[in-house]
Amino acid sequence: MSRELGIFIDYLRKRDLKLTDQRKIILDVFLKTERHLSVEDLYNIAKKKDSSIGQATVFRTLKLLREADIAKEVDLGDGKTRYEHKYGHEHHDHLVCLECGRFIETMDPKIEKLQDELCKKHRFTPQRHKMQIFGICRKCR
Amino acid sequence: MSRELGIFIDYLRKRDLKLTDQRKIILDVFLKTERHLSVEDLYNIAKKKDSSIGQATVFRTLKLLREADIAKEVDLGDGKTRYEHKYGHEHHDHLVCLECGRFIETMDPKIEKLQDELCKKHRFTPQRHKMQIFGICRKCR
DNA sequence: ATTGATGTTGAAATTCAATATCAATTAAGG
DNA sequence: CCTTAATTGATATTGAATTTCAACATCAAT
Repeated sequence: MSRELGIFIDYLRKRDLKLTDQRKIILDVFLKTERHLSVEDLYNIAKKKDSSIGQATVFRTLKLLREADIAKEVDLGDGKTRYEHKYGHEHHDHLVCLECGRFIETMDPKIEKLQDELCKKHRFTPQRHKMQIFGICRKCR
Repeated sequence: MSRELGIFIDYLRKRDLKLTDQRKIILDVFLKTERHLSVEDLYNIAKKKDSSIGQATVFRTLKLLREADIAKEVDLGDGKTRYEHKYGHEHHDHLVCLECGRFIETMDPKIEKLQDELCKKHRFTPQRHKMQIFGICRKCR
């Protein structure tokens, strides 16, 4: 059993929710795919394992995974929300290529520190942040 | 005539587009409002000046204002796109309060510099970036 | 095994922002 | 003016995300 499944079970139990087959399949597909999946992507893959799974369930389950801190919403500027693994992954930001759509995950502790200071200066209590730099990646130049 | 209107006229002429009454009204309303307006907000205000203006025109005009570098898209996390003044305004980031929805505009040149260095490290050519910190503002604590 | 309370599901309907369509209108240069 | 191409508003449409709802599953207490 993956660590994430354990977390999910704990989360569900705490909220008196149930671990269903569908939820297990969706979590499984999510964890096995390293790409940043949209709900539609995930739905299509999950359907192959169990053709009866509906989109709504995928939406609902991703919401739960988000609340359980297993998944994280990513907005890469195209209309649809994508999800990435959160558990066991450090916080990071994205450099998004406007040409090919690929992105680089990156993190600079110095920036993070300055962000904290910036918040302190404004007496603002930060909870989370989003930083994306859009441009052209090395390969596309 | 505002500086922005001049820029808009130049932009339109360059693209063989026309300066219509509707476009003038929408630009005017946009410039006179310091809040970060959604299309719907702007539509409601503009309708008071000319009740025949349609939503589609507001959408279309904002797209033009964006292309003319007069307006800038802002995504504050609620579903809808908002717009802020761009011409004559320095680049800045947002601290968004999750409680009251208000935001602080802020900028730290040290962060900007580190962002550039980060890009250089990845041989990434930045074009624009988005940085938002979500949390609780001073007043809401 | 049965019950009942409660959570879950998929299909379909709905919401909501954003975009596309189209016939009628209008700006702008000649 | 007059022509031409852009523009308009009403309306339909898209597409992601959410809600609805009746049928179904789960599970602890019988």
